[in-house]
Amino acid sequence: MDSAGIRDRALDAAEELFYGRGVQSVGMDDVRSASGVSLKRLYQLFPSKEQLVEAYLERRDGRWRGRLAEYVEQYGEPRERILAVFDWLGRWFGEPGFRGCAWINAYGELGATSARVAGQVRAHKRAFRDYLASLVDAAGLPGALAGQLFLLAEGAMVTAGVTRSAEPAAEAREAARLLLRTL
Amino acid sequence: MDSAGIRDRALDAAEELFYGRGVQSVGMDDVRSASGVSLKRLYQLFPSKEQLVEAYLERRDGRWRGRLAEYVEQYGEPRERILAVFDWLGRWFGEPGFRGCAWINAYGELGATSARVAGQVRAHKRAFRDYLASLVDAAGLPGALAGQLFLLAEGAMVTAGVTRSAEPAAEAREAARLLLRTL
DNA sequence: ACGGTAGGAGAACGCTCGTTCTCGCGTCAA
DNA sequence: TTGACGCGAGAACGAGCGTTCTCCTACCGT
Repeated sequence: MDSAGIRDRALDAAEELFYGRGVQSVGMDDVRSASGVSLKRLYQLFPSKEQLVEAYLERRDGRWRGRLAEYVEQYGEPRERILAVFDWLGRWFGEPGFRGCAWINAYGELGATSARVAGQVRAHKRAFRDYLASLVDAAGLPGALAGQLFLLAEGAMVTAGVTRSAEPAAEAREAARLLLRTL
Repeated sequence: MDSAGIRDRALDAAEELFYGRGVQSVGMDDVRSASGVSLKRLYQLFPSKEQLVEAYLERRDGRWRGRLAEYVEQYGEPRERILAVFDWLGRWFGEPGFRGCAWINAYGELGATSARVAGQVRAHKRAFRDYLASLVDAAGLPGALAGQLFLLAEGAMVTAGVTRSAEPAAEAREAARLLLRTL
């Protein structure tokens, strides 16, 4: 098994555990058991748990935004693309094992103690907001709308996570539709 | 010093520490140092750390919703009262030491491991949503609006916490104003 | 075949922290 | 006065866990 494949296996296990149970309640030993990657290898690839956490968030960030963009690409009409963001959120919320936004959760857990994790959360949220701003701009709509859509999406993520329901996506979509309609 | 006063002192210290640094990174010893209440007393009043955490969240819930309602009471016109919620959020976000929503943070930290904390978070959010629904209802507006305003408020809390800025409150207020205007 | 190296399993180490225990002191009723 | 009691200070205990170390096995080039 090559080093990249082992790294993937470790990150796969870390992601499932960290996302599902929180970072602090998962030990390096749990990651070893779940991944089959020995502690020695784990520490060769990630010299500390915090670096494993950072790698987990970074890889998930790329995948999350990639999946969102891929879904939105299906739509051609600029306003439809904006609403598609909320449709995609609804699909995500309905996936088995959904437990809220990984970055919001990580911020609650580690934001006060790990400046690097806090920075990654801010970077992820800024990237998501910028993406919304690009959709708004492409539709020729005023820039202020992006911030409002962003707040709706964040509120939907938090609420879906806490209540374990996909419905906030539909509520946010409807609010977004009303905001679009006035423009 | 009577038992109730000691309990208050303990909760005051616990609240400041738990809210400011997160629950897991604060030890019972830290609470003792900050409050001046001995460990023996602490464990008499709260037989376990989890119960101290629950008491912290419960007392904060009452105060938080009380302060919000008190602020909103100042306004007579039903639609103004709805917008006043977002004004109050902006004031809260600007307070020194603001570190986001205590319940969202607690959910990220403990939601996966403590069913009781998760339940308290859900109860707090439900109560806040119900309060918004009562304002919407009093204004004779459709019930669906309450969910949309709730998402805006939640998104603003999360974003203000992560970015350490009070601005999301103004953005959410503007979105709320636009949603109200169409009705 | 064989010395050297990489790697796995898991023990070991050291620290943190929730919780309990010990000890000594002051208080108060009889 | 005295003895039981409450309490604070802080040591002690035990578990969990991040990190490192030991030991053993398997494979490599020569």
